Amino acid sequence: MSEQITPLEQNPEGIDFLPGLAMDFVIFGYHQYQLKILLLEYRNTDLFALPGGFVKTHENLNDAARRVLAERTSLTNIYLEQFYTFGDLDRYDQAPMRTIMQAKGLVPTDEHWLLRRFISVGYYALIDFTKAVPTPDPLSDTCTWYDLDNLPGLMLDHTNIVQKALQTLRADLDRKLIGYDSWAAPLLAKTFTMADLQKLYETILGQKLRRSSFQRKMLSLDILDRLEKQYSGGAHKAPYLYQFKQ
Amino acid sequence: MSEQITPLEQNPEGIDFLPGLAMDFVIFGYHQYQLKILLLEYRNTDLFALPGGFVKTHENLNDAARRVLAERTSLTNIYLEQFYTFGDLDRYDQAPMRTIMQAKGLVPTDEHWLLRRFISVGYYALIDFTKAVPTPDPLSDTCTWYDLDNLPGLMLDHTNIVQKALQTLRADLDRKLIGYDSWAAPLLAKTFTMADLQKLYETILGQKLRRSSFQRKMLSLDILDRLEKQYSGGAHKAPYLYQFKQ
DNA sequence: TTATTATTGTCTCACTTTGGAACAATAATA
DNA sequence: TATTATTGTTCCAAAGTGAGACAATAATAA
Repeated sequence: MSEQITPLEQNPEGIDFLPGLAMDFVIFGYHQYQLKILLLEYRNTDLFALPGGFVKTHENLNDAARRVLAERTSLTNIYLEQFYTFGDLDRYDQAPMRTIMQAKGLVPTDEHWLLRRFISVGYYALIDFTKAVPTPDPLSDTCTWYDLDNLPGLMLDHTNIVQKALQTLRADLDRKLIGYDSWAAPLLAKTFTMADLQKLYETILGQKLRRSSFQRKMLSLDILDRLEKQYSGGAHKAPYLYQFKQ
Repeated sequence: MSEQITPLEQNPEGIDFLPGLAMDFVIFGYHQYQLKILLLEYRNTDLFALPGGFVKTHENLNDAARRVLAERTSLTNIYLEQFYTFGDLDRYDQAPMRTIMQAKGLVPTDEHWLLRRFISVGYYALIDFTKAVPTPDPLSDTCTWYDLDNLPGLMLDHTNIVQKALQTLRADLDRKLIGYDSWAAPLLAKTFTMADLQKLYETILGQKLRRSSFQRKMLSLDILDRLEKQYSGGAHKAPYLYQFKQ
């Protein structure tokens, strides 16, 4: 984890970064049937924003995404997908960034690189929100999980970015039923019941699924190992535990 | 169609454009069961490349894409989708651009903006190649259709970009069975037979489809109006003609 | 005029997938 | 011992798909 970036105060030109290019992250956090996303808040401004970042001049775009993601969450090896690049002019509004900079004691000179127009590459990630250590960036004061269906108003076009990310995540889930270990495994305990897995799907898709069909489909995919039963303490039959194969 | 861009020779800094940001276009051309893509060639260099372009400082990203597409093909109102943004460092190789600039009589100074690193937003388009007027850009000498399964070697990572575009187009075709008038209609005559429509699908997907299943599915979608029969001159039953509803 | 040929529109049948309910099994509790 | 909630599985009807069959029919050949 390298934080070798020149501090903002000493870097009025943004010289370490590719100019005019940003990344915005929709970091979905799942745990126990809850889906949240990570937002930054700027103190004394009432402004909320998606975590974002910039690309260093000698860094691959996707590596930059992983670096920033690690800075905000302390996590590496995360399921991460690029989903759209946002470049409308109407997302170029200096007002909120001026407010943020002033609240931070920075001087928003007209030429400051943070006030220029940015094209932003959107990424979404999916992690277990209990495993992350949310960390504000140099401009923000808090970095917190918010319930997806109860988000505060967001800066600029960030609400739109969240919508598109969610849409893409759900579509990806439907078809790319591949690579479970890369995305689903980190969101569940090492062993889990079929109900746990189904709830994970239902939470992400935002809709109920049929129990028998879900079980049939999952078992037919040949990705699960069935283990011993789980004596859970509930007044009912004990479910089997599963884990992902290999 | 505005070509208000300062000519390359007088614009060594690329001042009209967002720095470091490019677009690459995979323009699929269909006609009569053939699928081609549009490539630029640079004379005396043996270099082939995808059409590309830059974003003006006061232009929406997607508007820039439509502008460049119109410049290369003379077509507006085209089916156009953004599919991925490419930002690896290994696509930053000055050699081919130096060759191209020298062949054009330009001086590739070390500071020339065209020799800097670019992040590139990839778009794909789908048009009838008989309706386009391919037009080279200021750096290239020819702009020509090439059979998709017989492409020359391409500059930098452009072969990779084509692969990803084709993958996305095919996946989009499978699910977004919606909005036929926006993409399929411009590729067919005003009226067409079921065989014409099936061949269009087969050509794009690169595989045969079952005739009876295809007919059944298309009719069930309720997007076609059946017209009179077509007496085609072939030694067989005359097929019905169809057109897209509304 | 008649037979031949290629293609079309539709149908059939087997097979698979899915939705939805039913049912016995069973771990805890009353 | 009866009750309760949940589980694993089965069943059946409905819907969808793959593969082939078949009659209809324009043009051509005999």
